[in-house]
Amino acid sequence: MIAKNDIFATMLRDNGYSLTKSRQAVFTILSNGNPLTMSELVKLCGSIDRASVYRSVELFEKISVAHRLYTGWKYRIELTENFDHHHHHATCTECGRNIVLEEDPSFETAIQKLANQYHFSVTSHQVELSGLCEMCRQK
Amino acid sequence: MIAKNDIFATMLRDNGYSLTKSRQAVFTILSNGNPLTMSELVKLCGSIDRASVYRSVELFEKISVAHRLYTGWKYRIELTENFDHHHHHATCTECGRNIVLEEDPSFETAIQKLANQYHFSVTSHQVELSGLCEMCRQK
DNA sequence: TTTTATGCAAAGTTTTTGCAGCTGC
DNA sequence: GCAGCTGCAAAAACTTTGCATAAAA
Repeated sequence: MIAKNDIFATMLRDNGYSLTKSRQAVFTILSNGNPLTMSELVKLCGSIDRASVYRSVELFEKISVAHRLYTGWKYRIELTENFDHHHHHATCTECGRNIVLEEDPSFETAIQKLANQYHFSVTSHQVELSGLCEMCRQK
Repeated sequence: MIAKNDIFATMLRDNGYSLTKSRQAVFTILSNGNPLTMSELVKLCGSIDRASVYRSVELFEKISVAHRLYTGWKYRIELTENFDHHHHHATCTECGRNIVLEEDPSFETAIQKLANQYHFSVTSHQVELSGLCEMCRQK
């Protein structure tokens, strides 16, 4: 917990940005929970102005503190793998459940291999599955 | 070309929807080109009302004629693999170029394998890479 | 002190909705 | 002819911007 905050502070400093109250608040909210939509995040930020929340998220994306996640309809914001294990998501179309797929080295290798075929140098990637979760399959 | 339209018509009918002028137009525009953002699509649709374009796309997603693609900042609409080879995308963060990654059986297998580990039954998936394309790497 | 970030307020975009009238089957 | 669509117009939701003030370094 404390460690995450230190990483965050360092990432800001290293990129020449200051650690302010609102950035800290947005980060804290993101760090204790699931990926959030912008409106959820704005709501949770309480008295912090919408514009500041947007600006913080924009900055977080630029310096790789957070990224957008497109699972389902609206996008959601989630901290990057600098703060959590790298993973992907599977969304159940039946019950809406969101399953975290932990990193699998052989899968990550497959992605690199695919990119190499196109001489593309991958800096980040997103994989989103949709289908039926174990419980819903049994119905 | 004609075949695609037939598939489209059938998909509408099978789901109990009628083949109207505006749905046909939206489909035609999507079928001859790259994935489009909503505003591009609305513009290309000319005299068709924005609301109808949105409604068509919503319907297309429901009956799997088209799907949203999250490559880069805004989402784009693209016909599903019912009309085109299954593929993925890589977006260059430098020049914005969008590279189509043709289906690779071993990669698709890797996805299935990953899903199986979670007893998840995949009906569709999206993979989006971002990084540098061949040209931009050389700069 | 000087630079950088915030809040506020306003404008710009994007998306959704209700409803009267038109169309496809 | 009737159910289902569309266009229109308006509202709601989401996102961005300019600028004066406040907070960080």
